[in-house]
Amino acid sequence: MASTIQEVHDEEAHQFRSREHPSVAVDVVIFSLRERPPDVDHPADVDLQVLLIRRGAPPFKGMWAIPGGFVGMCESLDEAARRELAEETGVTNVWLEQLYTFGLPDRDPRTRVISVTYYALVSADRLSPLAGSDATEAAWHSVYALPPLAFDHAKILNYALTRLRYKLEYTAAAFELLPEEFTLRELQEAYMVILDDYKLDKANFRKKLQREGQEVVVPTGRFRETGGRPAELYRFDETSKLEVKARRLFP
Amino acid sequence: MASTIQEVHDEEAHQFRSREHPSVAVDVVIFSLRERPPDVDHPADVDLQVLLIRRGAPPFKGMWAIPGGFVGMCESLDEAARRELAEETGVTNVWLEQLYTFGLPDRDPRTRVISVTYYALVSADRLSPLAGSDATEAAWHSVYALPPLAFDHAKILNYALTRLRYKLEYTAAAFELLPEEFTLRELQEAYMVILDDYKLDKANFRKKLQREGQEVVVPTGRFRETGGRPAELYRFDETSKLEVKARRLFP
DNA sequence: ACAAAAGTGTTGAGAGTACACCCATGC
DNA sequence: GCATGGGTGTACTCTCAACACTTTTGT
Repeated sequence: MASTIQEVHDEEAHQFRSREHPSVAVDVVIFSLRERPPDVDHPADVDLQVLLIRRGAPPFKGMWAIPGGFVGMCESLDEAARRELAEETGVTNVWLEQLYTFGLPDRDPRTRVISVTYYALVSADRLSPLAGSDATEAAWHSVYALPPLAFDHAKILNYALTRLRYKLEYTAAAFELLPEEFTLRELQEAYMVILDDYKLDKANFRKKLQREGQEVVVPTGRFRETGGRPAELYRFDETSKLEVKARRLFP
Repeated sequence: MASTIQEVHDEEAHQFRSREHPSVAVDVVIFSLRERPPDVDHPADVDLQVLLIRRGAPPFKGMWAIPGGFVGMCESLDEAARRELAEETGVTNVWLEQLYTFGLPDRDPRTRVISVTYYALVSADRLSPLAGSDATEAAWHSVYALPPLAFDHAKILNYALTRLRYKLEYTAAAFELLPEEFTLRELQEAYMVILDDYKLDKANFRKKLQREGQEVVVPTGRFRETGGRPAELYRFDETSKLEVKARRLFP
């Protein structure tokens, strides 16, 4: 417990000589708001989904997993995450944030692998018809109907979902999941689907948008045809301060 | 970009054969609320401080750094963080949370070191008079008057401070920094010092404590002598739900 | 009596919520 | 006209913040 300056030096030097290092991987939870398959009964047209990869090799062969890979020696963690994201979806320039680092010694049965996880928000209109390509089995899954997942990926996904929900409550993150232009109903449905809370009041929701950050959304002149009266299209106002004046919650 | 199942397998297998792995370290930002040195002019008696270690070896020899060390092959990240914390302060069973993982390729000039950072909250009454021991130069520094720091530790510390402040706003984290029993003024000063906001209203602060989680603090019968009327001592009510009914901030 | 610090009550502005209502389009 | 969905207005409640006030101790 006690250690002199020299001992600290020795300890560090020893560590640098030692070859026993864990592997470091990045795993990226990729969220998108996609059209809900017609067989599911739900009032909303959209669904919150994640991209999963079916493992072709043991361990957990045949099970679904969050896309990821090892960190190169010369790339930053963010770069590694963006590389993985591009490899799986082809998209770049998306919203990406580090989530948590998982490091239980036995989370990978082969060797010690420490996983730095990220989550990404991709709007559906930027995705190609089917992510990636040919033989790699990648597929979108509703977060409300997930298959069993490999490793500790269920825990990771759960955590990502929790974080996404918090993020939505004090940040303009929802816009990253919507196309450039959207109707206010679409925005509201995004909130309701992600927060799994289907009882937001239309009028109050709109009033908040007007006030909160003063002009969070701005109307384009255009409209979208719907069943009834056409809905005006809005876009997110980048210039809005959006500093969500952190109201203190506690105490 | 395109990859078959076989290629994925090969890529993974290659990674496991390869010996080129980064080192993984944990660094722990240790916060405590300590008596403010008398030479600093500030209305509060307490100060938010962090424990720093003076480096005895290059690189950055002689500069101050956040305490940390390498992760053992058989310990989890949390275990490694608690081990470091115990080595530096002697305390166990403290509040500890993972912060962020820093991984720029050149953040350590020697080799690739990925740092998983944590922050800890330790109440001053649990600390021994001087942390650690003899020759290891460890010292508490006010977060409002920090020396230049080694590596990217200034960035880490900044981030830790930001997170601590957010944590305080929707969580009962402040109690981790106070002794078992405290006066309401001490609690309020803790908030004001940490949030660097010295204008909370006494009456309103107390009213919130009464309501918010319904009984966040409970009075002990005891009192503390102060300059004027004695102040009642309170303690945190562990049983209070404290689920800070997440009021939506946005939109 | 006075200073110092603990502790309380009152009030007005703004935010949140519920709910009812009007408007534009297609058939 | 009527169904469908878009888009307000109103009124009640609760929270928040400011500020003035009362109480209890030591000197």
